[in-house]
Amino acid sequence: MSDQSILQQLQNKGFRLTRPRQAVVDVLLSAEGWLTPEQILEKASTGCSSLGLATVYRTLALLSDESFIRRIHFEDGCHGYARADLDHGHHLICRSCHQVVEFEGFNKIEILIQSIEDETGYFIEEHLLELVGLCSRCSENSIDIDRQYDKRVQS
Amino acid sequence: MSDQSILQQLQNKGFRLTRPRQAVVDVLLSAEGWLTPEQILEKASTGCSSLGLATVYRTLALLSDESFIRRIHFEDGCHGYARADLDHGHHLICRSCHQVVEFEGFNKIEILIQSIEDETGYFIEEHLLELVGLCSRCSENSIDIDRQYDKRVQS
DNA sequence: GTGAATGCAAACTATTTGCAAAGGT
DNA sequence: ACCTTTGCAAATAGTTTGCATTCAC
Repeated sequence: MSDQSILQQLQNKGFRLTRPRQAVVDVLLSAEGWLTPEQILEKASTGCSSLGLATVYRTLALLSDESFIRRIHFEDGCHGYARADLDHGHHLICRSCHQVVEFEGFNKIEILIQSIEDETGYFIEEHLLELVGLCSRCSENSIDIDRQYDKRVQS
Repeated sequence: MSDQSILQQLQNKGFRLTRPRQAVVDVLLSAEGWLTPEQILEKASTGCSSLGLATVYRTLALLSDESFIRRIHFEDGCHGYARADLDHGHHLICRSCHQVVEFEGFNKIEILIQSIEDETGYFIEEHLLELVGLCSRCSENSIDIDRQYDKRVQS
């Protein structure tokens, strides 16, 4: 999904096409992986120097509501945002370089969920599956070269 | 795992057996589902009237480090805690009554992860799988009778 | 021109920390 | 007695909100 397409779709829904929104969308689409709101602010400031953090949050909420991006949850409660290219919500996240892959295997998960419903009698409404590890490049190279990219160290 | 057993194990590791810890462990073990730190404070105050929220958080961190309880993540960023009876981390959570089931299906997930590793070249270090829905009782009864139990409404 | 969106600062929520006092061993 | 743990209050981090101004339509 292109930059233009997202902005266009927003406009069609009656949202205004503003510079802050363009800048945020642009940053998220050109990123290879996930970014924190702070990182998005920093990068998007290039395209919109007056940009404030509140607007970043408001734009993220809008994009997320409209399913153009997805929020990523981490064990320590921290959050990131990445674009949602595929229409399901499973992330494979590289701890080292922040690359995010939305992986295939959807069907397998649907089957798994079906069998859990059968076993337990639950009616399952949502599922959240996130996998964190190292992508092949980072696990080949001596792993933690890019460790400064880790969110805890970045701050 | 009993109340005594957890407290005993903590003591064996050199942690002191205090009234606040007893109260928190007691509340978590007698709960059927997950609780927020605030709820834990409220309930545990019965057994330890001087209890403060900071101590609840410190005790939760301890119990969680020692794997006696597990933190539960929600889409909106809110957190709950529930006991970890089984030694894997998959939760099936009822939106209505807060019941938490740690479900079987471990092997299937391991197999799924293995196949994702093969497909993508990732080395997967952690996985987070949470399912939210309605338990059989809540989906039979007219569903949202207990909606006031929802965390957003509780506050 | 009109209402939506922005930017700032202040508010708010969840959580953590410093420190003196209390309590377990 | 010693050192861990506690409780309070203050600090912090992440996020949201009020409001006057700006901007897209």
